[in-house]
Amino acid sequence: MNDAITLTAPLTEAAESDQDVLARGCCNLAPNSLQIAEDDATRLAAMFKAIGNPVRLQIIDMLSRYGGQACVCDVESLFDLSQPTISHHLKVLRKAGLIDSEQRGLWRYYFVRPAALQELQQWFGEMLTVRNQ
Amino acid sequence: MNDAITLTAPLTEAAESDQDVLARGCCNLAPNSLQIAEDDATRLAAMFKAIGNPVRLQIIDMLSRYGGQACVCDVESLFDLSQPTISHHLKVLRKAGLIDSEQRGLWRYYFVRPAALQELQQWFGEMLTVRNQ
DNA sequence: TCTCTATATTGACAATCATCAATACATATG
DNA sequence: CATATGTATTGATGATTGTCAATATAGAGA
Repeated sequence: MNDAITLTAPLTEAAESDQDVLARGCCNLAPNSLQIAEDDATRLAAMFKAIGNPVRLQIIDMLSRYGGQACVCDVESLFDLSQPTISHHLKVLRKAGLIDSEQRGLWRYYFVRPAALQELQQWFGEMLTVRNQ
Repeated sequence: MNDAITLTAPLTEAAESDQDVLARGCCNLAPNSLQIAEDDATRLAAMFKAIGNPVRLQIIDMLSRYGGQACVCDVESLFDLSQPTISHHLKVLRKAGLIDSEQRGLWRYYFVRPAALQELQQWFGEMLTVRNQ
């Protein structure tokens, strides 16, 4: 699969011929090609990993539309999963810093932490703008 | 951890008292609270999952700065991992649609697919704007 | 205090993942 | 064709994950 190689982004040196490439050789890595700190990479990856599950992604989607008044049984009603499993996914999202919760009477209400979503959105912004250098 | 619950977003009904909440009860879920299709959720989650690993996140970071001229040995030189492991991570990213590659002589060059990053960035945009409704 | 309800935790299990060593494949060159 | 080099695949292994049933915890009310 994916046989048809279509460049969605122009290569840096599109004019560079194959011969040039071969002459230049490989592995001439520019300095500081890894600009993101390992700590940041780990922290961001943990957040992405939390979203990287269909159920949890849908929970984020649902919570973001629900603006902070969703209890566990609300979330539960959307999926064909047991209550402990929903509780588990909520915990994963909370530990990643993507959501938070608040107790109200007998129920615990969950809500998205916009700051976390913004940070991730911003990361894509960097990836899309800081190209070549 | 995370004991101090700080609301970064106001709850929808901030004025709603605890008594109101208790009176209203729970699980009065608004219709179509799950607006994202399951297929989309699965596809997007797969992309996030691919980024949800520190090594792969750093590969994306590195490739986005490198604009399309990074071969496997370039990537390899940034990590203390074996060549097969790097190859594996590149494959995961490629299967998720986040990167693509092109053979040039003896080397295979990898590059980011900006359209994929844009789609994910846009998803965060939706999550941050489509609140409450 | 006892009961009821909402949510969290524990423990178990199959499935997936990250990693490496060994090997295979592909491209260029002599 | 033979050899060398860059990359991909295979197979194995320990670690992590998603899920559920069972159980525990916590708040509200009788």
